[in-house]
Amino acid sequence: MRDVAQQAGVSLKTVSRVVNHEAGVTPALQEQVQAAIRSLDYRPDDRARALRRQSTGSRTIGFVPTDVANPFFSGVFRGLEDEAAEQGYLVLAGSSDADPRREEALVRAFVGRRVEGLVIASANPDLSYLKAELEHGTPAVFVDLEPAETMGDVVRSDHYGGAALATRHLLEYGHRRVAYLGDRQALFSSAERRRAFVDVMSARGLDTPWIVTGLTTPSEAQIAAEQILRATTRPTALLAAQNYAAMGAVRALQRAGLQHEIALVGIDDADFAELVDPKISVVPQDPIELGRLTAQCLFSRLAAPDAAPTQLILNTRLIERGSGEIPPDAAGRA
Amino acid sequence: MRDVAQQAGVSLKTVSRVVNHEAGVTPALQEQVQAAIRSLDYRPDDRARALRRQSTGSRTIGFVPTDVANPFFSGVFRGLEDEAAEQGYLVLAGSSDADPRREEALVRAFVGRRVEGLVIASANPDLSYLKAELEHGTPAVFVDLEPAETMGDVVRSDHYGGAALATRHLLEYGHRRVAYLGDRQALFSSAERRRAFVDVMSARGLDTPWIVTGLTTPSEAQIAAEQILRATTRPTALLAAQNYAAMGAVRALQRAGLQHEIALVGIDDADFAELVDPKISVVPQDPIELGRLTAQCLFSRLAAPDAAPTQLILNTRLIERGSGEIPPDAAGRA
DNA sequence: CGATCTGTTGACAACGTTGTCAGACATTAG
DNA sequence: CTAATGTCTGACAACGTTGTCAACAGATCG
Repeated sequence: MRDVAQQAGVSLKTVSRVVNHEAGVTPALQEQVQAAIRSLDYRPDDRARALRRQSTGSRTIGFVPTDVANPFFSGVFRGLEDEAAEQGYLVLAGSSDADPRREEALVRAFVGRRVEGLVIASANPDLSYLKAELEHGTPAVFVDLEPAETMGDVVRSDHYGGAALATRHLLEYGHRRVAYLGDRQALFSSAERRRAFVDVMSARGLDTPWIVTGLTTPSEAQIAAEQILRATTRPTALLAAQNYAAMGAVRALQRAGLQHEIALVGIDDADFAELVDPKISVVPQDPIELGRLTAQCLFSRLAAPDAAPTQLILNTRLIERGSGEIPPDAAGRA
Repeated sequence: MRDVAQQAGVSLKTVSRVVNHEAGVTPALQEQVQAAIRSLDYRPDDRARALRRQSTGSRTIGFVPTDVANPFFSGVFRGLEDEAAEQGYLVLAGSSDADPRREEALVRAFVGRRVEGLVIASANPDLSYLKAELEHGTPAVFVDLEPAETMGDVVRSDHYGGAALATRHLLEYGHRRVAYLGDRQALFSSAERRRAFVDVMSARGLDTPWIVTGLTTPSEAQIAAEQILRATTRPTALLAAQNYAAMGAVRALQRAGLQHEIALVGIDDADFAELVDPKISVVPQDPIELGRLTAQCLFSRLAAPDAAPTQLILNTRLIERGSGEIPPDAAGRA
């Protein structure tokens, strides 16, 4: 900027005025400064700008999912980003891989860069260190998890309700022996879904001998499902609580040739759900919408830092596509 | 920081020394300063730090894909991020939606925040404005596209080779009537693939009456495929040049009941490729690896700003899964 | 004992920008 | 013609941090 001022033969302040379109600069001078800016390829430094102005922050928010490449989180990211772009904000993102140390490192790096807000969608965060950051003045919105103490706003789907819906759907079609395939219990959404499954099953007086959790990849889920299907007494329906679990379940059913005999309901939608035979009935989430709402929530918080914490819980629905409507005696009938 | 210094009863410089673990501070004073830091929840401001130190930049890179939620780009993002994290860098990302104005706005915002490097994976970028940014000192690596003039390093898959491989594969199985479904020609990868298809077909003296491009969603691709399949003279094989095109093709084939009679090869792998019947033969890309290589390329460039531009082109292979090995007379035989 | 060295600490300027305020000049009113 | 008013411009400090250098203390040496 100094160079621009010199080349245009004006003071720093005048350049600043031109850059910020402030009123009160002679058109002649404006043009002179603009010419100097063009000739020197000058780009204002937003960091220095934000440092000086106390009114404007970094216009950046930080996003901490477990994995940006996971379709659910990349959808949330897109929603966040769309909403942020409208406000002139940019999004910094980093994957935690559900590792608390990595998560803390990311949050520290974000706070060091003075993001104006955090969106945490990682595994249950270590609240002790986060608390310090939040009190330091960086607000956070939690996506898809439930901090033990309410330390910020929460936006998530109704995981309990969704899983209960899926379970009841299978029971209504007459199933009594239902297996559950799910991810690590450390994930809030996972724990909620399992809880709902167990609650609904036991409310009907049904046993739950086929519960497998801790499945983090399609292959793990496939192996687990194959093991369940090989047993002499096997379930007549599967509830796959995540999309990776559903992928594994589909592969296992196909390899066993049971895809038309054993019912399957998935939670979270996926590209393949409409392409396989039978099509997979699911309780979908809308990650992009979730991201949009999260961003809106964060911007409200920025506008009113001292408002009471918000909880936004999205309702769920079930899409019948075929796999979830197979009756328990399909094998007998066929 | 001023508050910390005051509370610890030392000068600003001493606090700075403690924060940066510089040698030459009495242990007693160190402890005193650390205590003040803890009690005040002090967090150093990396922006001010980078402003003052000329040696250290913002430790941030900017990523401009068309859509962060697209599985290909979110994979690239993940690869970038992994590599960047090892170097202590963070990634700012924004979707351009293939809109040149949005793309330019993103690049401007990134440069304003003084990212140390750009990764451009958007539709063919407007080189005029980018050139100014690059000359201004922000290096860029282009992923999956080919700037008309070489203005930076390029990392991409061998799209031409991949599509040629896929086309030849179908011809080797005896197909003579092959349809091509692809995305907008404005995308470099898309144009390359189409060019390869036409080249290989005409080298064998074959006509190419079924070429549809500009398909950006699975539904569009499905409609296009259905139209092709309804014609009296129809192709015996489909080449789906993107994963959305493959999704649409699979749906169309399934609805027509032709999935075992008409061959299909996809370019880019997808979750569903191994779950549908028949499984889809593909020429995959490895987006995460692409991202890693891109980041490595960018860091090399940062280390040697004046080195000659690099072109890194990854070889491709074909995975046979069934759909691509259906012979042209499958319908007759059945 | 004074001179020199070593190690610790702080005062000050600077990074690139903007807020504050005062100065220069032209215009208008009395 | 003077005074008051308004318009445009620039000098300076400040944002939070670190590089430079000088000041000071204690230790070592001749």
